[in-house]
Amino acid sequence: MADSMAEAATTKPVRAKTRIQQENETRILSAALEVFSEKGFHGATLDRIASTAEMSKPNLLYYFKSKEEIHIALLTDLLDVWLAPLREISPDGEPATEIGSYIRRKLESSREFPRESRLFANEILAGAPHIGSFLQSQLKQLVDEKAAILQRWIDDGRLASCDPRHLLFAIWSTTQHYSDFSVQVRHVLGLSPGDVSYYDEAEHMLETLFLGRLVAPGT
Amino acid sequence: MADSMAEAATTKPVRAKTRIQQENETRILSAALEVFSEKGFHGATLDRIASTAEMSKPNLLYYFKSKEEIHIALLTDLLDVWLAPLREISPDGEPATEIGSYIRRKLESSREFPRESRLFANEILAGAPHIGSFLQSQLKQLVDEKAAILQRWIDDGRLASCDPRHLLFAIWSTTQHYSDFSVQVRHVLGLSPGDVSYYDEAEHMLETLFLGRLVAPGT
DNA sequence: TATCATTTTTACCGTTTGGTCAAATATCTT
DNA sequence: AAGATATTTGACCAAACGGTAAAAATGATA
Repeated sequence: MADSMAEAATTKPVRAKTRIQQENETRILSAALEVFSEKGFHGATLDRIASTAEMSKPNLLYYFKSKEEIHIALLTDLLDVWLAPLREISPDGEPATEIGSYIRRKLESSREFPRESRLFANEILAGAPHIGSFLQSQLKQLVDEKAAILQRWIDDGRLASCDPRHLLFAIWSTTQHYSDFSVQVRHVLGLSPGDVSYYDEAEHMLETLFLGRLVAPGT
Repeated sequence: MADSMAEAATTKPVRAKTRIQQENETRILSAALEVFSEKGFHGATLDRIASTAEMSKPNLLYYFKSKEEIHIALLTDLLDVWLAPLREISPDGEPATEIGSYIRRKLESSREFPRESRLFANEILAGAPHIGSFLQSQLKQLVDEKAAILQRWIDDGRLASCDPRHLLFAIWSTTQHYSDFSVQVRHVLGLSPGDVSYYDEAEHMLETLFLGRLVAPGT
């Protein structure tokens, strides 16, 4: 209703954010990311998030109206990070180059933002209650667009015949596995809790898998 | 201490299980699997599990002492299912055949037991608090054994040079993706909530990926 | 420094949740 | 049928949880 101006001056005050406000909001979001990614939405408590942010619970709720609002804020921020590597795929590059660097970007994202990746994984596992509509609209649209590029490469005989969307699924799952299932990876490899030295091996494996020939022709 | 006979008659009564006991325990475990796999450990409530099992909460707690005990019972049952496909890999078969059927078994397991797969995924994401020791011992041991077989194939030039354990990771992640992230898969493909018709495409994709050559040699 | 808005804290509330207890009921055995 | 055992239930509890209200403290501003 009313006017759709960006600054509806009279109806909504919308004061500019204070220095303290900005500091505390980032502190809260950082703490919440830590706790949510480790415990999941239901396993996380406001008390835990507050103490991680070194803040009282009512004070935390002064900045975010509810637990769910924090969660949604985190997921919203996350989506851009998640999509970024995919956006960069260009129709003008060589298939092997483009796919190779996409895998490297995705893997790097997995290494650099493991908490974000786990937050995302938790959300999807729970049935995507908060970002379901995003998956249906934005993600689907971008995937359709990029899948069309891959399909063109297939039609031109520059890429093996396969369903491009399932190729993307394979890249997502293999790269995210190293952050989402890092505990399993470490246990199987016999590494210490904090050790992430397996990423180099992972990169080599995924390049061999996606760009090379895995099974020798003679067999 | 004492004797290590299977039936320590005097010390522990350990009555044989009643018909009702067996029926109710399976009803409870089935209901708990449904709820845990959908909501995660913390998101699941005993009331919900009880009502799914069509049983009062105190009655449910008559068969299992705590929520955690139910969860552990489920995970314990799950482990055999999870390991089964891997056990079958034989050193005597052809690499392509063995890997191909392993993928098919894993994918079939993903399709047939999506709830078990999600339960497992939730547990790992949460840091494997209940089955960490299993991962370190049993799983690691089996992986080491099977990785040695793959390594022999590599040494014999029948399989491309790669880290066998990471090859297994890739198979696990890609196959489980279709159950654990089924919501995302469906949204991207534009399918209805219950639709699992993508499994055939998935199988084709994974065979191409793991057994074929993805990127055409000319590029 | 006086004023006002922002920020923080203390104390508290209603609900949900995992779990208990004792009594009631059903089932099995003899 | 009687007695013993196994099962089920309703009432209840303490703790944890998400969230609120209002006063106190702090910071900005003139």
